[in-house]
Amino acid sequence: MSARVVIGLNAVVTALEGGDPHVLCVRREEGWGLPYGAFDPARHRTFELGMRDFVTGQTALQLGYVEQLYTFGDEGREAPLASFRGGEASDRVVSVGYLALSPVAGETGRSDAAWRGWYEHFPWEDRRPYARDGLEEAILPALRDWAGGDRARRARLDLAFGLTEPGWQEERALDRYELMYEAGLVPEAARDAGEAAEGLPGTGPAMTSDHRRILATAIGRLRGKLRYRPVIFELVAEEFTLTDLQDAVEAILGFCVHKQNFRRAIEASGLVEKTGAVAARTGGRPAALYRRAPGGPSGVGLTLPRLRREV
Amino acid sequence: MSARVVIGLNAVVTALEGGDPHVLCVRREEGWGLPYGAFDPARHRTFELGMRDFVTGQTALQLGYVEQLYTFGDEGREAPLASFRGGEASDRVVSVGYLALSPVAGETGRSDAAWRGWYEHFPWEDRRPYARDGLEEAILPALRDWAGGDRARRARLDLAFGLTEPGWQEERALDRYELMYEAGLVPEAARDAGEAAEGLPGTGPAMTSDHRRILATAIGRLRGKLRYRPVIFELVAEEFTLTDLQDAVEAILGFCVHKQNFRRAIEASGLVEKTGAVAARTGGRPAALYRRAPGGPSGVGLTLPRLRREV
DNA sequence: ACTAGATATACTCTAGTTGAGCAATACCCT
DNA sequence: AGGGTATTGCTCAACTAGAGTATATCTAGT
Repeated sequence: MSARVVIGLNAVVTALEGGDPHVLCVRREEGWGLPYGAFDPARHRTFELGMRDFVTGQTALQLGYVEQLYTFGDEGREAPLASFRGGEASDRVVSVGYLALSPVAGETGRSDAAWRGWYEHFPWEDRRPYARDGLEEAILPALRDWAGGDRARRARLDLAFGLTEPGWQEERALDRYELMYEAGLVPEAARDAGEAAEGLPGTGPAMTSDHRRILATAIGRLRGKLRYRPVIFELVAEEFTLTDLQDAVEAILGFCVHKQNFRRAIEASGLVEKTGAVAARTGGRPAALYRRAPGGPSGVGLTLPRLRREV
Repeated sequence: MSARVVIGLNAVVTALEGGDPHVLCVRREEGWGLPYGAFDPARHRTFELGMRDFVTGQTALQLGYVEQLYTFGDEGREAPLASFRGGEASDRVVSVGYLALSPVAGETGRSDAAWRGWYEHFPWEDRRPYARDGLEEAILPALRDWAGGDRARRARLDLAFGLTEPGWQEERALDRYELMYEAGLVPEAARDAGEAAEGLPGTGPAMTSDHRRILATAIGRLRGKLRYRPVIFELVAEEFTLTDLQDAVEAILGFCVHKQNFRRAIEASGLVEKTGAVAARTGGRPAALYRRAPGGPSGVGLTLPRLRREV
């Protein structure tokens, strides 16, 4: 009989909190990881139902928008999970990653669960001016070192980090992480090689197993999706000001957009309508409150007016 | 002990032949289906390796570009496959779909395998003027019937088939297929309900299991990818004329693009370079031959100059 | 009450992109 | 030589996206 296969479900549950995207994490001996549940075909008709079930079972959260990310089946990735629920050492653990969005980073209801900021684990993905990552100072030099005279490596580096033509593409988060992994900069690289886990400063703390890879996949996917699906509304409250919306977008994208043009695009898109009320805010002219337009287009994303010159 | 899980691998192997995209299919009692192989964790380190292995094992083809599509785990979908390799009736068959591209629709080396045109199974996806699908005449009226006064259904219909604002979006092939399935128009709908399998004329022949859904996923994914990754070169010969390239693009997209603007975009993209030679062609001015530019950008797709007015 | 500071909102300007079409060119065939 | 056919070069207008300027409306502080 062939080796058994166990299906694991990993959820990247994301919500905004304090102007930054956060992800629901669980504390294990080896460090922070994504919530994980084994898929039981006897109990669940679909992966998605199984995933919702184990997340709401383990935390007090209700999931809204959910989407499948990728299925990870590489040998070797299961080792850190072998101790889990019914998995035996000889089993192959295949994991189906899901992205789930929630408008609030609510109470998790577990002492070993917590919301962790995306950019704690991916400092280099936050290009907003106030966030100072060590990209230019530490990471890029190390990557250039690693690439050396190798043409292929150089091309991948240029593409992933936007050093040449199309520039920085926010959705290439996975490319960037994998490059850093290959170059041995992130602590996971040493850890998986069985060495003492020491990463380059500024590359963020490791997560268990390949969970940081899954999170990078989620970040890239969500960023890409913003452009052609109105997913951003899954992450904000019912009523919001255009600045709220812009802050949410910028938090996800990791860079700033042009304020006036952003508003112009949003208002022209037909995605939102004014509630009539205004926000009670501190300082400044009060902003009009908006909500999602009921009959608005669902097949349209946001135009994201990039800033070319640095602010 | 919980029910066992078997991982199946499904490959959508696509190549262009005679100006139309084709997919490698295998003949079974129930009809045409995608090549399928069980994943054996003892033998293969990754899904992709397993997939390459079973395809080259079952046919004489070498796969080039490969990408994971989606993992299908719904209960019920395995029934038609229960007879397969080691699968027992009580097992849950989960299938990981892959898309693979090949520049030539070569000999399959199997008598029960054949290349089938995408648009034989998806007539409505070919909007090129010479292809006459029954979309307007038969499918849309039936869908409108099905939607009736239901707002949500109506909105999905408008979006999927581009009846309102953003218009026809070629990458929504899966949305369209699923809508037609729900509306009971495709033969699979009746078949899966246990009734005699009769589909609306013009909805194409069924494929085994949910393989037409997997194919629709592949079509949508590939169409979307054209815009931001130079995948089209995986489908044409080493040397090609710009018209060859355009024909390939139009075949995948299922609609025509503006010739002069297409050339302008391609030439400006830096993706190709002239070989210096010209094509020996029938009739007309001979076209310059191009090849992919070696140092060209890899993170860039094609601008696809849509035709607004019908030709 | 008035002012400074802060934010929201309304417009304008400009360069680049995109959809569209015209016209010239280069080959084959009869 | 001339018709047929396809390639190639070029122009134009409409639209889009990035950027900047100006004005409106609030709070907080004096």
